[in-house]
Amino acid sequence: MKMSKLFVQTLREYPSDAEVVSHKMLARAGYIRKLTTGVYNFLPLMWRVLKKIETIVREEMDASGAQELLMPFVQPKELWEESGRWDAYGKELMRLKDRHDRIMCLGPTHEEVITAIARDGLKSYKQLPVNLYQIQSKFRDEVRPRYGLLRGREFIMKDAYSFDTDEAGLDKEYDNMARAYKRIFDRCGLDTKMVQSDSGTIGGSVSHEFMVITDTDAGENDVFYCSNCDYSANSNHAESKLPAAVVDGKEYFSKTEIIDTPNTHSIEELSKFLNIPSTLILKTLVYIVDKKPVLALIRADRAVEETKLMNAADGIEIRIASSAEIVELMANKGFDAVPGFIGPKGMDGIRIIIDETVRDLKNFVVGVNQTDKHMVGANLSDLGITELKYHDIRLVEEGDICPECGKPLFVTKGIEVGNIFKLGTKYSKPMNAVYTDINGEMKPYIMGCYGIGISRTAAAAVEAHHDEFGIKWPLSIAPYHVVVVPVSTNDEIQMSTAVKIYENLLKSDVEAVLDDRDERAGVKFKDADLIGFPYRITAGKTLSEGLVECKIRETGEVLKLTPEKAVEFIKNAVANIN
RNA sequence: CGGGAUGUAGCGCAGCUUGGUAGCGCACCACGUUCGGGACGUGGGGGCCGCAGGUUCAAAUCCUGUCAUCCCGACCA
Repeated sequence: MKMSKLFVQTLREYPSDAEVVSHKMLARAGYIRKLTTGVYNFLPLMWRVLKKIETIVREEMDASGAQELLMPFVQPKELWEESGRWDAYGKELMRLKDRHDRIMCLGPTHEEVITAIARDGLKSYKQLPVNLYQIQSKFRDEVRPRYGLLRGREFIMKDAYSFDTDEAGLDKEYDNMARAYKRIFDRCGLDTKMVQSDSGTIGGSVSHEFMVITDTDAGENDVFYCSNCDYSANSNHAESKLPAAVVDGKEYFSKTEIIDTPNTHSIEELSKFLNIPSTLILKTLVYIVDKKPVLALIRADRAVEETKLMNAADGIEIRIASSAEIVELMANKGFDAVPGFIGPKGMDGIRIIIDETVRDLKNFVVGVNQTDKHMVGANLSDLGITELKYHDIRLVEEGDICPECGKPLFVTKGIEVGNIFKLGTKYSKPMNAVYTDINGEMKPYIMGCYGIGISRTAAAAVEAHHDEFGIKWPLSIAPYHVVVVPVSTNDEIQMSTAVKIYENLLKSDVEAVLDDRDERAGVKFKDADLIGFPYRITAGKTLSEGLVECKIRETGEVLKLTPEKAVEFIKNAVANIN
């Protein structure tokens, strides 16, 4: 490809609406262009990158035994009602009507469709196991799209679905996919960590995410990992053992009583007022889960992890209650209390979820729904709580103890580029997707699903591989392998040498660009760095010695080689792409 | 959903306070000089100033509404 004809326009400045590196660079270097919020045009350079990632994904999925197909982007409401997700999926599901007023949606994921395909086509245990996948655009109407391709509304995803006759088969395929994912991301030049995670709206029991670890804002997930063993988990799922703490208040309180605690609206104020550690306070948080209030009880030095709480409450939508809602709830129960003094006592009929940190609490301090008062020396029995069931709803913190080996946990940020789920019969059962087993019985499939964000992977690669001048694509996913730059297009020797190198590269199956633009050298060099060609061959002043320069983008290293050697060098590098 | 900010040429911005025929830089076109890390000169093309009302002799500018975009927050009692 000649640079003069390549459809790309680099910008002198970063677009003002871009926040993170990948968004800034992809926009400035002419890879993407925003069409509307969270929706981007993939321009030719971007499309080449995406196709390369897709190719790697295809090769590894095919090699692992999966079969590719393509499902429709538009899906009927009825299918989603069968699975129960028409109501459960929430506003992220983009719904629309056709001309006959039939209600449809844009596919955010394809469990329903694939399950419908399977129940039509997989009738016998003899046909199983099967793994089917597609690479396709998805649409999710995100609350707040941001960070360019990292959290777009329309994005490209590989989604795979496996069907087995039993759990053992699913376990095997799950491991098979985990290995394939590792290879895929390795080949894309990405270091990933496989971490335990919550299974979210997709559902199911076990799931893992593949995270690209990063220190930047672009990493939207907190990942906890053990300093010693292999344990690592998304914060929405991480577990921990607690460091030792004072949990019995008998030294502070000789009897159970309600005392005045004026203006102690926060835990900090309360613990200061009573001169006790915050570990002796029972905190009561009011959440709204699926429009109904839920009380979360937790030791006051710890925070609630909302996803865990949502799961414990069997909900699908969660948010913390507003002050006004809390006051209203109190009024409904006959209390005149403001936030800061809320407690579980007298809250009959309201669901209460108790964190495990409360299990060992004794003679503690708790709100009793009276403004400016707390109960001290209290125990759960004093609060009218009889059903003692504990859940883990707390947010793990750095310094907590690894649940598996007992060493400290650390936290880092991660970009989720892939995930794998064990779904079990979550979809096959409600959708009556069954096969006939060896005994002639009808059984639902045991399913798994496996996703990779193709466009997000490309953006994550930029986050992981760049410098102040631009992108440093891994050779395996770069839009082109090399750019050949004649410093001056008017210099016949430089130009003819460059053209010859370029043509020889093409003959050697190297994807090369010839920068034949009548621009000054600086412009061509800046563009080459910004666009991120892994190699640049420069035909310029060193030609007087019969040499060209070969610059390696990743390291900045410059080799002086004869034109023949330079072609050979690039040819070998390309031949060795894994 | 709440708060803040911004909509003027493909991109980045000025002009608005104090209404009077729309500007700058980059990019684009032409010519010339230049030519190893985003050159310079001269000339040129491109904008219903987000949209709709209103005030006014006159609105990018003032008023009202509306749409869009970006950022932050969404309450840890």
